[in-house]
Amino acid sequence: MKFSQATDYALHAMLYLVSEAPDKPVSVQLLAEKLGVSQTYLSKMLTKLVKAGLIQSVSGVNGGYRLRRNREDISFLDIIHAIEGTASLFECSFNHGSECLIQQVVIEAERQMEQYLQNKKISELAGQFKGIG
Amino acid sequence: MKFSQATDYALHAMLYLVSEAPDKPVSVQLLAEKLGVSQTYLSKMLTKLVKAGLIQSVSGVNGGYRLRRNREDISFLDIIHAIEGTASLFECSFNHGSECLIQQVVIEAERQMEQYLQNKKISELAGQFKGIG
DNA sequence: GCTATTATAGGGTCATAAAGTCTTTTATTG
DNA sequence: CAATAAAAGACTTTATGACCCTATAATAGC
Repeated sequence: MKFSQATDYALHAMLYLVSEAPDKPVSVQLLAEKLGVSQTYLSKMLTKLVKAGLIQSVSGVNGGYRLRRNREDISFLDIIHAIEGTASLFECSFNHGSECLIQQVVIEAERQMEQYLQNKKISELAGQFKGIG
Repeated sequence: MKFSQATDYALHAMLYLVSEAPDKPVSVQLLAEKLGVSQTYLSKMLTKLVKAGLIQSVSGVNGGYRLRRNREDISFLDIIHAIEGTASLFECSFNHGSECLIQQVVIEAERQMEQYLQNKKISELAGQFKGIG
């Protein structure tokens, strides 16, 4: 089990938006160039971030993507959930009655991780942001 | 990203060993029957648990698997690491200088989860164990 | 020492998901 | 209406998960 590369891209793209361009829309083209990844692939992740309500898209000339929410409100967990989905990391495959004790433990562990990621805002890193390369 | 089903099986197999058979070796055949999974598949996980030093294998007649370590010492994390490996869940794919700030955050989050899983021993559930089915 | 039993190792298969490309459609500005 | 930009969908390729099957090695009991 691993976080997908897509999540990695999305986190870096969001860090760029929060750090460098809080207001003006940034095109996929520019973002993809900054990150060194393909436009078409990156645009899929950006579309997910739009659907999650984290960023806003503006089509047409001078369009692109810009933050929708207050930049202080956007957590790591928001971004990760937008890309990876919100399903639990563990699902017991046996059907022993109602609740699996093992599952309860692992899900609580997962909750610990998510709590940390929810309290950590992407904007906290903006000050130290030195660009991607 | 998800925990593999193999981890699910391994956790349940270990819970069985800790609860029902701390000393006597249990064959894959019996274990697989109890869990309702195939012998050949389950045996791969058990072999991993042996290599991780959690259980001991005894081949030949009346052989099988039994705990190696003190049952109070075996944590959820031990079992998960044995099956999933110990590699980090997140690896930044960009090469910005030495350290990626994003990666540091996610790895710390992962550490939170692992700390919980390390403190949680499988033997804690043994008392409440009512069998698999 | 032979046989039955049991783990170990390795390869093969099938399905699903991740990673990435390409093309078409839709929306917007000037 | 022309240029720009996002959104959507189909497609390929590669990797991983979830299995099965067979052969080999070790051991206990006779």
